[in-house]
Formats: sequence, structure tokens, C-alpha cells
Amino acid sequence: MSKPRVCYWFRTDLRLHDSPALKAALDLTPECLYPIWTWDPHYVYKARVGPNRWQFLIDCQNDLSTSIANINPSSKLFVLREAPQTLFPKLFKEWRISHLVFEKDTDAYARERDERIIQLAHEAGVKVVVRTGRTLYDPDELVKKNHGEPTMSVSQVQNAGKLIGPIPRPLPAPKSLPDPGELSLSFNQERPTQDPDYNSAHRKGLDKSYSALAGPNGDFSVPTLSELGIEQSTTPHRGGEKNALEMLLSIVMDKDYTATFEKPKTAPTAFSPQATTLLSPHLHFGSLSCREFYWRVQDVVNEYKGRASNPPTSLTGQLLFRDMYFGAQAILGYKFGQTYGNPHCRFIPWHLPSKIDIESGLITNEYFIDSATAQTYLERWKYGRTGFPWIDALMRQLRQEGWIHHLGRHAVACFLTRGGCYIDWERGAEVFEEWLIDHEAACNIGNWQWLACAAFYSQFYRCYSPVAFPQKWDKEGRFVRRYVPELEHYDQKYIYEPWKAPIADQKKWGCLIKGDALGGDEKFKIYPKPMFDFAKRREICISAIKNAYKVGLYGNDPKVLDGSWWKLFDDRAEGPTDGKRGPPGVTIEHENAAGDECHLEDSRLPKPARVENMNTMSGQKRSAGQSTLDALVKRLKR
DNA sequence: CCTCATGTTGCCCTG
DNA sequence: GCAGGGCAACATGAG
Repeated sequence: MSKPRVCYWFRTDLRLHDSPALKAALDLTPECLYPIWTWDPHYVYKARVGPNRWQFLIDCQNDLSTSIANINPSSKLFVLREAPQTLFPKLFKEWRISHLVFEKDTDAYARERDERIIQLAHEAGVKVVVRTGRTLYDPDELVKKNHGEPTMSVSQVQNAGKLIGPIPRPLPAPKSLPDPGELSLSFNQERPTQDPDYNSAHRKGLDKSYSALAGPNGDFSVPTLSELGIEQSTTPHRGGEKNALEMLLSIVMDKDYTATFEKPKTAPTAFSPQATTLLSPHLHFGSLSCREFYWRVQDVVNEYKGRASNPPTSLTGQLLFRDMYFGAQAILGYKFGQTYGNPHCRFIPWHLPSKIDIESGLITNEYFIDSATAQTYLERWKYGRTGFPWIDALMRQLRQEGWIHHLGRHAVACFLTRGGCYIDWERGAEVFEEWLIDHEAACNIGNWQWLACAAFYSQFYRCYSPVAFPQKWDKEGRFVRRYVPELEHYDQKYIYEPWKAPIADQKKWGCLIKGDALGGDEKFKIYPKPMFDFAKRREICISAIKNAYKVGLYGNDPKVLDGSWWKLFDDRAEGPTDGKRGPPGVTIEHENAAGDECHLEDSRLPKPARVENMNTMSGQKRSAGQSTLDALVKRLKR
């Protein structure tokens, strides 16, 4: 019997230390080992990825490739440019692969893809070995031990985790690696269609992602940003296993910090250095193993003489949250990432709702602009021009550096959804997906639902103020001055509410507060006025969420699925029902709702529909919606 | 059925 | 300057 010829497929595990899957590959005592990466067009064109996360990924690949070559100079990370679904059958044959080994990935797309790959391997007579290593617990195991339910709280994770057993100690990095076999590629490359390209906004140069199977020089090199046609990155945070392990080391050397860490007590305004570990992007790309992190921290906690912090606020507690979101996503799949069809997500009639593909029941890349004002709010929020310095500073830090503190994410997410703009959390999640270097689909989705009070959390009356909240951490406004430099010279009295500063002072401090855009000249810079009265918007949002809670729909409710949900909502409430929404073809006379100035211009817009296909509506039984519908009909007759 | 405590991270006022 | 209570708009699970 000949020795195995193993293909090790790197994906979410760009490291050599503590890799259960890599160990499984080496335990086969292979004749040859091909460490490969395939440049999957799904991620290249259908995931939102900005330059900073591309850079981080490339950093991780370069570092990994170097580390492999350091152990065995005839090996490295071999990067291929083709979809795994079409590449593998050809590669299995060409390189006479007997075993394919990879780390388990329970993300919705990844699971579908991997099932297909396993099937293709089976057809080719290739054995597949899969190991868990991305989370503390296998998300599927976690769900099983949680009575088949998605994990919706940390205590559920802790209880289910206890049933699974102790978290394994990390494995050492391998000391040797087998040579790869011959590297011929005598088959044709299948190039993907790139339309639509979700990342076209970042592609400034010619896209050569798929110019050749083994890269432009045929040497299986790690791509560069310019090969991908992606514009330059701007982040100071860089990837790679070496960096990650050095960062972890410096954290655990500070025993007080490590053992007494309490996330809610870390300052979101700290920027040099930041108050948290910055290890999240490394966990995302697998350049740091979560078990390595867990045990290095736990060992410090176990030996700590003083009073150590505990989950969920402690450092290890952060990893439990991560597992919680992975568990929720593992069982809900694509539905976890949207309200529509999601039994665990509350239905709230936000502005700018996603368009739904009726065939699949999944959200598309498009959304309804039911309110021109809401669309303006979204644009101003995304690019840091809301006129609220705390929000704008965070959003600019996010765009430039790809990272903001967890509480900063709370602040901007609350502001966009239930505590200000009343915009669909799916819009916010998309911006984070694009800009975060630590974007982890499960965690991002879960946190947005949390902050929107759509799932995991429900105390919607606890609303982050863009003034009082940052003042608690940073009275002087150092953080704002760093990321909103036009306000650099403002007195701390006005740093979070510059519109309140007297004009004479505004001139003295070199920045005028006016209009809705940035600008100015050498003499006076311009920073926009706040885009709304926060206190008023807070009131509107809270009453709207309160009402949505009272109505009590979840994403899988038939009324949500068929689009008849609007009958249950007062047409004067905030959201797509606010004064002019009605059944298709019916125009409702406008009645002014108190306190919201956007109604008149909204009424000129085309009527939004949450679902493309409203056919099923007429067949639905009417029950709770009857009274509001009657009121609507009465008003129409008047 | 009830009460009560708890839930990663609110704000405001009081003393 | 900061700790603690009130607020009383939520959901869940233990007892």
C-alpha cells in the first residue's frame, strides 16, 4: 500500500500552531503534502471586502507561506486561482491526491461548498478528513447539546460546553513538513464570471485575480493588492501568525490586564494604544488559534493571586460569545443573516429594508429606498458626516483602520437602528462586512441583531447617547480630535456638541458648523450640523420599537413572509408604514406624524414592498390586522 | 400561577 | 469625582 498523497486546504486556519486539521494531515504520514489555498470567487466577488481586510488576508498568507518554507524550503503555501468546486476534481487527478484535509467551517456558504467538495472527492476516490479548530467547541456539537436550538446566550454555551467536555489544550506547531509532490498543471483554468462584483467600488486597477491558475508568474505566489485590482490599504493593523503570537505574548505577560479584563470597563475612546487586544482579526483568519488564546489566558487566571474576572465579561468570556454566535449561525444557516424567514429575529419595520429573492427566500444585494431621508442618514452615517462627532469619529476610524472598539460598534449600531435613524440593521451589517478587518459573519450578524434589539437583547429603552456616553470615557474629546481633526481646536465643552458653540468661538477654533457636508478653506473648515435632533429621534425610535414588540412578529411569521405585516402597524408610526404605505395600488392620504420632518418628501417616493411577489397576500387569513385595516379603509373613503 | 434575579457594557440625579 | 439608586419601556429561567 503506497503512502498517502495529501492536499491540505487552508481556509480559516492560516497558522501552523494548534491546528487539529493540520495535525490530522500529518498523522497520515504522507508521502507528500500540498499546502494550498484556492482563491474562491465567492469571496472575491460576492463577499463585501474592503482593501484593509484584503491586506490582512494577504499578510496572513505571506506569513504562513514563509513559515512553511522555514520548516521545509521546498514547500510553501501554493495559491491557486480557481473556484474549489471546479478546481479540485482536476487537481485530485493531476497531483494523484489520496486525501483532502481541511478545518471545518460552519458558515452558511462554506458549508454548502464543503458538502459539494466532499461529494466531488468521494467521486474521485479521495478520502476527506475534516477537523474542528475554528471555535472552542464544534458549533454543531454545541447546538446538539443545546437541545438542537441555536445558542442564544452565553450561559447556554457554558451549559452545552460542559456536556461536551473540557476544551482541549493547544497543539504545538509541526517541526517538519513533507515535500509537496510534482507541481504540474496540465489542465485548463476555469475563470469565474465576476458580475456582479460587490467590491467594484474598491477595484481601482485592472482585476487580474484570475489571470493565470498559478498567478502571473506561474509560481503559486500569494497575490498582491494590485493583482486583485484593489486600491491601497490604510490600516495600521497587519496580519500574520507571527504578529498574532507576539501580540498574545505581550498580553499574557501583563497578568493584571489578562486576569482582570472586563470588557464593559474598557474605554472605546482609547486609540493609542487601544483598550482591547486587537486579536479578533487574527481569530477570524485563524492566524491565532482560539484555543491557544483561551489556554494562555486561563493559565494566567488560574495562577492569579488577586480577584480575577469571570465570563462573560472576562477575556475568555469573549471567546464564549464568539462560540454563541457560531452556534446560532450553524443551525440557522443563511437565515441567521437576515430577518426574513428567521424565527429568532424580531420583525421591526425598519427603513431601507432588503429586497428578497422569492425563489430562495434570501436577501439580495439590493434594498428598498422607502425614505429619501433615511437613505441620506445612511450615507452620512457610513462616511462620518452625521454632525455628531462621536459617531463620525468612530465611522472614520472604522473606514481608515478597519477596527473600532466593541462599545464604539455598539454606539454606531444603536445610532443607525433603534437609537436614531431607524434603518434596517442589515444595512449596517453590510457596511461592517465591507470595512472591518475582523469581520466574522456570525459575530457581525449577531451583534447587529443584538444592538437593534431584534434578537439576543431586548432593552430598547437603553439607548446610547452620542454625547453623554463618550463623555463618560473621554471628557476632553481626544478621540474625536484624532479622527475628526476639523474639530481639533474646539473646547472640550463643545467637543461632542459643536453646533452649540457660539459663532465667534467657531471662528476662533477654525471650523464652522453648518450645512450637511464637509468642506471649507484655509481659514475655516466646515463640519456639518447634526442631521437630526437626537432626543426627538430617540423618542420616535423607542416608541416604534415598543410598538413592534407589541405586534410581536418574528421573521418567520407568515405575515412577514407574504408581506401583509404592514396591516398590523399603525400607518402613522415610524418606518415604511409611516403615512403612505398601503396595499399595492392604493395610495393613502398623508397625515403628518409629530416630530418627523421627513414625511412630506417621502410621500413622493415609489411605494416600497418588502417582497417582490405579493400574490400570496390575498389568500391570507386576516386576523389581528383587521382593525387597522378597517381604519385604513375608513380613511380612504373619507 | 407567581416572584425574583439576571442579562457583557444606559442615563440621570443624588449624596 | 464617583457610587448607587430610580427608572419601571423587556425576556427568560429558576424555584
